[in-house]
Amino acid sequence: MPYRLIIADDHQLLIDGLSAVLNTNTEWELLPAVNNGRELLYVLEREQVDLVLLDLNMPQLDGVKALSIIKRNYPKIKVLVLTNYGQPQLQAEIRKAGAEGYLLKNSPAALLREVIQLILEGGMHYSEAEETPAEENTWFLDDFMKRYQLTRREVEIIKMIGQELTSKEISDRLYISEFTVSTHRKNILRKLNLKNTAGVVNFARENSLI
Amino acid sequence: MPYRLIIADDHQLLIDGLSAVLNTNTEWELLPAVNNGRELLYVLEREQVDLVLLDLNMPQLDGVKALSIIKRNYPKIKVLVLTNYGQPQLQAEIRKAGAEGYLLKNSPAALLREVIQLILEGGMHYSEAEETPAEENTWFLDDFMKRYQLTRREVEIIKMIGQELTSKEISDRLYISEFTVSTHRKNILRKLNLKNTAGVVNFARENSLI
DNA sequence: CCAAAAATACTCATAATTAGGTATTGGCAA
DNA sequence: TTGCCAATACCTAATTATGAGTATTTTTGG
Repeated sequence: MPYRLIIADDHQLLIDGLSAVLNTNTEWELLPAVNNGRELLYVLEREQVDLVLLDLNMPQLDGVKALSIIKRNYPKIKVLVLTNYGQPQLQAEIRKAGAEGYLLKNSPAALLREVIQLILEGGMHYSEAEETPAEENTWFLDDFMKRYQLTRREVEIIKMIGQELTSKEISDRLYISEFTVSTHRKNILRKLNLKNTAGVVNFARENSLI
Repeated sequence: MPYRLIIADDHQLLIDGLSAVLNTNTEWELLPAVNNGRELLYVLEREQVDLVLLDLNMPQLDGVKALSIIKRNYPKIKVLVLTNYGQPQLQAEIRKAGAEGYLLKNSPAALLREVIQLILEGGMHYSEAEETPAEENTWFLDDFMKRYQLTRREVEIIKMIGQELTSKEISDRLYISEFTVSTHRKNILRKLNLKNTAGVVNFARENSLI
């Protein structure tokens, strides 16, 4: 009996693509895809599923939350998280929530298939990226940091503020004190000559940090 | 001789997917995909290309800028823009920049194929505006407000939050009480399902309110 | 290795935002 | 004209962010 897979992603084109890529194999069977977390939970209640390919950036019920619920209610179902950015702190969260794997969306199809096979056989896989976000990007980031006299940590926190996290949430993800986040925020506002959170978000977007 | 297509998108999985979906047809040929605007321009200089499938949200050189450059330097190359959100004002920009088509990423594969065929034969296709009758609302803001159930005042305040004003400053400018601004902010967060100021700023920018 | 920079953590104080309410007014449409 | 909605205003309470400091540890570069 083939393994039963389901894709949860809000981009239909990605779904069609994944389906095409994954249908080359007879060892697994694809259930009709769902477009958000709610739909996914609805299907999981009614169907027997072995592996969920889970997009993190979904409407309705976001990926991390959906993941926690799945792992709590259906511990046997394996989950492979697909995401856009390599966010190490998010990765820690995903790991903690119990996903069997984590893969960036900009991975080749062959790797995806390998990882799925690995997970179905009981393995785990966490994409190691992020350390090296491509040379050009590193260069860009260095230049950018120099221009604004920002440190790596500060840039990281600017991104997280832009992603609507509170200081508490940031401190939890980075495993540092809320006081420390507060210090970083102060330094960010001073260095960039901004006066509040809205300014930081605008800065983050204007500089393509999010 | 088949038409020559190229995909420009930073998500490898989407590329693999699109490739699989598009390879069902012999009337066109897919060039190796590129992951950002720079790479795309590099390829266009060296290869003969008929149609570009262009993602709007790319690193390095964003979609709209890449589009302008393509249309200026290679007016014969047709461009179909693929994007995440239906942003009517962005659509106007894309149209102005000369793209032959505009399609949301959450479109079925069949539609994508039809649209590509149409464009290659000299047609145009814009995802949303074409379908909505002109009598409805030519005023963007009305449509926008209806979509999110926002009032005029709320939109006004969203803009001001995006412009980094505090509630106090907003109340001063609008000659209303700070309490009133606070009420509006509450309603905004509730209606848009956001949790803080950063979310409002992101919303404002994603919807080109600032 | 050593100095500088970065990251960490804390106190005290104030400002701003968020989360629950409730309530009144004016305008517009059925 | 009557009922709904938008806009206004207020209250209490909790949470989050900002401002101005100080200080220690860790990391990094020369």
